[in-house]
Parts: sequence; structure tokens; C-alpha cells
Amino acid sequence: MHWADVIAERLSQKGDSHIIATGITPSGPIHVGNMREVLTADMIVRACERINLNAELVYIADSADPLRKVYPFLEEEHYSEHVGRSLATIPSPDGTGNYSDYFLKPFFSALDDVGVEYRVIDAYQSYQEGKYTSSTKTAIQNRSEIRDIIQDVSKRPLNDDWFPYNPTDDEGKMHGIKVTACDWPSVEWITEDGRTGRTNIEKGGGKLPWRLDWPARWNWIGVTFEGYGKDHSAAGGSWDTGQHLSPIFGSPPPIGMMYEWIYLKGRGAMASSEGNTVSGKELLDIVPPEIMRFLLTRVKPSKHIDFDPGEGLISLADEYERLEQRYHQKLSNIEHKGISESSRKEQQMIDEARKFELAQVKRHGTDHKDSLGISFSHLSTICQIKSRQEDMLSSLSRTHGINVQNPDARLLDRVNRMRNWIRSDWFPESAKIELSKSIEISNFNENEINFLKDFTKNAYSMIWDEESIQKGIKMTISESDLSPKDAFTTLYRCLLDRRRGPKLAPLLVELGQGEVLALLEMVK
RNA sequence: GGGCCUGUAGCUCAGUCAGGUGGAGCGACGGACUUUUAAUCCGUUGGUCGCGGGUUCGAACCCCGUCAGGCCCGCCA
Repeated sequence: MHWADVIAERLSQKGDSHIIATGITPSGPIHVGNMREVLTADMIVRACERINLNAELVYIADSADPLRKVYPFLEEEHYSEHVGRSLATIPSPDGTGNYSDYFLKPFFSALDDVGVEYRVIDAYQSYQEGKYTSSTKTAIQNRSEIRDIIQDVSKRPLNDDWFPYNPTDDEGKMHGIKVTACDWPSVEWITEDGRTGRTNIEKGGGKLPWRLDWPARWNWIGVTFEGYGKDHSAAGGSWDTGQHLSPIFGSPPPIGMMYEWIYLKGRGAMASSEGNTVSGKELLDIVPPEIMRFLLTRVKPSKHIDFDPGEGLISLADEYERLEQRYHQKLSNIEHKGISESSRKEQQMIDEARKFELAQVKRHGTDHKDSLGISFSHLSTICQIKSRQEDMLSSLSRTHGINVQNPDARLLDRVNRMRNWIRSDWFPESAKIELSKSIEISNFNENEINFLKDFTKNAYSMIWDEESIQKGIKMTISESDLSPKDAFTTLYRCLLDRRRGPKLAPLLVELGQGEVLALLEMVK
């Protein structure tokens, strides 16, 4: 059974209506690794809908969180004074609006593109509106019990002056502040440099510490499921203490599921704070949204993903394309039997089908009736060889029978993204088609050299179009001692430094007669 | 010191919860095509299930141990 369906079934045993929560702190660019949390939740919501459960995805923007430090992508002089303030209360890097909205906007737009439907809860606003007030009161009333639970579960002692609420000081900061007295709804505090004051909790002047904020929101939002990053999953971690604290706020803890992080191949975990990321938008600029979803549906959340935006992404996209074809040919008709009445083989086919279905942007049915039938690797070749759109389309009409006058919108969309990809830093060297810089004569035997010399001579007199070049190659081969296969290999080795390549004649047209002849001159 | 996740074919992963003849896709190899848009189609190949023990008629799966990689145990989220 697909992992999303396993969770949905577990949820069905608890009830018919579910709130699936997800939350990310908008402290910087929201990257593909962050998107795993939301997309995973979306897939679980869809799996619930399939078995007729009510399920809603709630995204909690942790905009009340303080800016923890000046991140490398921020300007030191602008942001050092804002460290400790809620993200919702400090300016955005571009000077318009607030900090959290600045990073949330492209994130929401990426979520819309990948077909995620969600209700947004803004944490800062929720504190302002008093949504957390009753939980905060509960926390303060049960201060010593909560303290005992945290110490007991996390095995870490808390200081004597520990208080279950972090107020903001007169500068709106919550770093290094201590609560000295509480007279509901006010708390008195003292800062590190000795300033004192009072803050009204009901007016949202602060927030619960994370370990309490989490179970508190489970209660007031009614969360029944939440996925959490592996950093929360240790014994004594915040998920663990949350499970124990949840009943104090008056509700059973949600069902959870740990998910692994996404790593950037060869560069470690994606982390905004280190600038080592691919944002959701960047990924969607180069591949269609279903590929981003497929990245996550094909692997269990507990697996870490070594994301490779180069070669790996091309083969991922090709794999999706083949799966789409297979889905429409046979997988779509597979009956979704229960585990007990199907064989392992049938189960694997059902899982394949589910990987595809959950990768769809559309919530019901499939995005398209059939696959495009053109692999991304082929498209990458064509886009490089045919810089003019009409040449590319006419080529595809010969090889794949597409309609030049009225090309498929999906095809044009993929071509646009592919051209972005080719221009980007992510496009892999191995997929680039480039004329060799020089020729190493000693790599070729006598017959091969003779053939190359003949070809060079003929190339001078060719009209540089596809048909003439094709004829010229044919003729030169027929007059040489090489088999056609060896002759082609020789040409690819000489021109591209590879044993195989795109169809030669159109490639040479695109590369240009002058360039090709200049290279071939080195054979003499 | 304690905990969590991962380890299965050359690669990416299913299969572990519920023990019953080791699976998929890709790659590689071979063939078809005959002069190749890294093509397409067909076929073949593929494994000490990290390692060692235990339980069992039977273990990739359960238990114990161990090794490797990653992560966590903060009045951070």
C-alpha cells in the first residue's frame, strides 16, 4: 500500500473528519526541503478524500517566531536591530510589507502551482486575536505540572525562573527576557540590561515557547494529524513532550509521522541559513509541477532524498513520463484491492498507480488523458539543436507526430521550462551538446583518420543544410573502409567527444559550417 | 550517555507494521531496425537483503547485539 494510503487508513480508524496540520517558519526562502512537509500533508489529505473522509489541510505560518539571527542572505546593518522580534513585525528585505509575508508569497504561489489546497493560519495574527489566550492561561495555571513533564520527558532541568510564556519587551523583542511576576492577564519582566515593564498576554504581546505552542495549537485548531521533520523526532524532543502535554490543553495528541530531509546532492541538507537550497519556484521554473510532486510520491517520507537538480532530475522526469504512459496503458485499470486479497505483484502495481495519481496537480482524475510520449532527455537534445521554435516543432512532428500548426499546450509549456533549464546552472554537463575544443589524433586509427579527412574535404563543398549533409555523410561512408556504424561513432567521437549523439545532419546545421570545419582542420 | 531514521540488483527504490519460492524502474548486455535526434521495440542479465547471533517447520521481515551514514536530546523553532 502507498504510504499516504496507510496513513489515511490509520486516520479512518480514529474518525471521519480530520485536520492535517503543517507549519514552516518563514524565516528565509522556503525551499524544496520545506515543501516536502506541505506536499506530504497534501498527499495524505488526498488519500483521505479517496476513502471518503473529510480532511482539511491547514498551514500555520510561524510568523510570531522571533528572528533568531542575521542570516547570511540579510544585510547586517538593517537586520541586527531586529533580532529577537517577531517575523511579522519586521520589514521585508525589499522594503515593502513585512518580513514573513515576503517569504510566504512565493511559497504560496508555488503551492498553488503544485495543486495544494490549504487554509492559512497566521500565528502572529492568531496571538493578536487571542486564539492562544485560553491555552496560555492553562499553561500558566499548570506551570509546575508542565515544568515537571518537560523535565521528566526531555531529561533536562529547567531553571527556577522558567515561565511558560515569552513576553515581548518594550522594543518588541523576546530574546533574553525574564518573567518576574504574573497577574493575569499581565506579566512583569526584566531584560538582560535591566529594563523592566509589563505586557498584556490577551493583547498578544509575546508567545508560548515552542514546546507549548505546538500542543496548544493542536487543541485550538483541532489538529488530528501532523508530520514533523526528523529534528523533532528524538525521545525528549518537542514532539515527545508535546504528546505528554497535549492532554493538559484538553485534547488527545494528533497522529504523527516523521519525515526525512531533502539533501542537495553532494552539498548536504538543504538549509536556508546556509544558502544551500533550491527554492520551490526555482524548481518549477525548470520542470512541470507534477515532477515536483513525483519526487515525493515515489519515496516514503522516512527516506532521505538526495536531490540532484542535474542528471538526476532529467531521469526523474523521464521516469515520470514513462510511468504516465504505463498508467494509461494498464495501471489505470487495476483494481484497488485490499492487501489480503492481492498478490505482492498486484500490490506493487497498485503502488505504482498511486505514485502517479498522487503526483497529479488535479485533485481528481489525471492531468492528461495520455502521456506526451516525448522524453525530457529527448526534449533537452532537441531544444539545444533547434534554437528556432518552428524548427523544433517540425522536427518533433517528424519523429513524434506532433501537430505543428496547433501544438499541445503541455508540450509548449515543457519546452519553455526546458529552455530555462538549459540556460540555468543546474543543467548537467553530461547533457550539454557542445562541439569538441580540439581533436586528439592519436585516439584514431588509420582508417578512421582517412575517413575523417575525406569527410572534411567533402564538407567544404556541401551546401550546409540537413539534406545535403545527410547525403554527404552517406557518400563519404560508402567510399570509406569503415562500416556505417563505425563511421558514425568516429564522427561523434571526433566532433562531440562521445560515442553516440543526436542525429548528425541537423546537429551539424545547428553547429555551423565554419565552426565544424575549423575543428575538422585539426585532423590534417 | 540516551533516542530516531536509513542500509535490499551496478543505480533509484518497493517489500518489514501482518514471517511463507527476493520485486519494479533505470542501467548493462544481446537482437531487431540499417546508416542513430543519447531514439524505439523485443529479449537476457542481474542480489551474502550491511554484519553476527537468537526465536521459528520457515526470517529481508520478529528479538538481541554490532558496523556504517544522517539527525536529535536548548528558556530555538
